[in-house]
Amino acid sequence: MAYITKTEEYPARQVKVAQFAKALSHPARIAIIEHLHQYGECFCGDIVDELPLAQASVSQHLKELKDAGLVEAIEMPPKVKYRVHRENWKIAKDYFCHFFDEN
Amino acid sequence: MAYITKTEEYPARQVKVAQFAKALSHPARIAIIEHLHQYGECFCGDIVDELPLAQASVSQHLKELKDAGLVEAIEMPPKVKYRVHRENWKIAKDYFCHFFDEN
DNA sequence: ATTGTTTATCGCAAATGTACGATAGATATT
DNA sequence: AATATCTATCGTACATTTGCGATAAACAAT
Repeated sequence: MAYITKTEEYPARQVKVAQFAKALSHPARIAIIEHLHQYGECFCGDIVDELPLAQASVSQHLKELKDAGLVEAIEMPPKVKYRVHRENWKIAKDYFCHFFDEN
Repeated sequence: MAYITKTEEYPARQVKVAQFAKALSHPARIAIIEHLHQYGECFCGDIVDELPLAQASVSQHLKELKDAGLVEAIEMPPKVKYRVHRENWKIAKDYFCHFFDEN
């Protein structure tokens, strides 16, 4: 209990960078982001067809990207269209550019 | 067994980006990198003093950064000096810049 | 030789991540 | 109303990560 990461003990900026990095820390999620960028937007099913994963797993990865703010979902029942969340993508980009440039 | 991530099913570049992202996916490791950049190089003990973690945990995070190639260790018994691995840092930076710029 | 200093590693516990099948919910189509 | 399609979520299994104390290893200082 006492040893779980206490994010409040780190500067908010460091926590943010780490959070974005975590969202990008799986090849499937990199692949999803790149696919979305390439095609602008696409249905969940399209991504399932692209990846070597079951539908449930893809859905889970999409949720993580969505929770991190990097992706947004547009309901088009019964389908769901996904695309990169532009503003947040810019924010993430700025965090990483700053992190790598200062360093 | 059948469900662990098969990195060979993803393009090498996507795997690389994900690996670097993983190495940067914890605030302590972001803090370590920034501290090393700020001070050029420093002893393990200096980093232990900076972070809200036990010595064993810091050592573990340093190992992960070292395994990812982002950091290198210089033995100065009984101390160990750490610094950012410049070439690999550049490589990581290029991966991320490319990833964010293309996207 | 003994002691102190520094860091890596071992062993453990708890939390989190990854993957899947099954199923539920929502809405089109028939 | 019944059926088909699509996606999210539940439950489960196993792997990995995170954290710590204890200890080992390597050397310096006494």
